[in-house]
Amino acid sequence: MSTQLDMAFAALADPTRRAILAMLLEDDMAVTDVAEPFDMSLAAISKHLTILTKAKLITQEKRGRVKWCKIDPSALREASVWMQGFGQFEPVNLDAFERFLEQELHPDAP
Amino acid sequence: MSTQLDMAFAALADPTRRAILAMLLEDDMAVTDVAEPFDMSLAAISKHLTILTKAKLITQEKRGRVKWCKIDPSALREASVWMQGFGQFEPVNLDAFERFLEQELHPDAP
DNA sequence: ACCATCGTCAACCATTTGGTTGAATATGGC
DNA sequence: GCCATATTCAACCAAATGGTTGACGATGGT
Repeated sequence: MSTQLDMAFAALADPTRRAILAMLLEDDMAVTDVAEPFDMSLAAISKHLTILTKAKLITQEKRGRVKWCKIDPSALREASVWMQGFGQFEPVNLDAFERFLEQELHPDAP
Repeated sequence: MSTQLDMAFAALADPTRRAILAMLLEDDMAVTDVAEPFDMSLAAISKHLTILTKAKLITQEKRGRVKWCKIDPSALREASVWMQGFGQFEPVNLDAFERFLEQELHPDAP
């Protein structure tokens, strides 16, 4: 039972996957094009993209024979909300964070 | 060669470690007290705390025979800066993020 | 119809991860 | 000095991770 947050942070822990996200931030890309700059097999990149997709950090849509990858900020938003409670940078979204923290501490509460 | 960012995200990927951080957010704690609510050996918690320490998410200071654990937001700040570039929540610290992204894309540039 | 291209699947491998247990090492109290 | 408490160490284990290779299914171009 791995939560969305587990998957998001685990996905972000790998430098290859962060680099992929950085590339996709500039533009949507096909799998082959994502793989091109890396010194790694296409299959390996395909696995990384699957991990990013399951973590909801990207979405993939097949059009014709090419599969387009694009950033999906939904899980990142969740993770960022979780983090911002610790940082004391800017007190943004603190209400959402507190609800989230409360749920993490007491998962059985309503 | 694992970067600080790798370690921070990897540390955050584990729900036990996130729960520990949430506990430490309320107050500094000794290792034994951190371990108490978990259904897990003390040695396991000790390992988790080592991981959090190496990731610079907490600091540990031994006073007498008890080792006190406290939140250290430094690595979280770095990770949060990295993330905020993707989320488009609030445009905070975007300059820092762009420098960071640039370095991740082109590590050899000055 | 054929062939090249796009991407995944399956099997395998080495390493890391998250946990266990039991012994070992401080340190503090009496 | 002795005992309890606090924490880590070491050896081990199962499962997950990140990579490889080669075969395979789909799709598009000619």
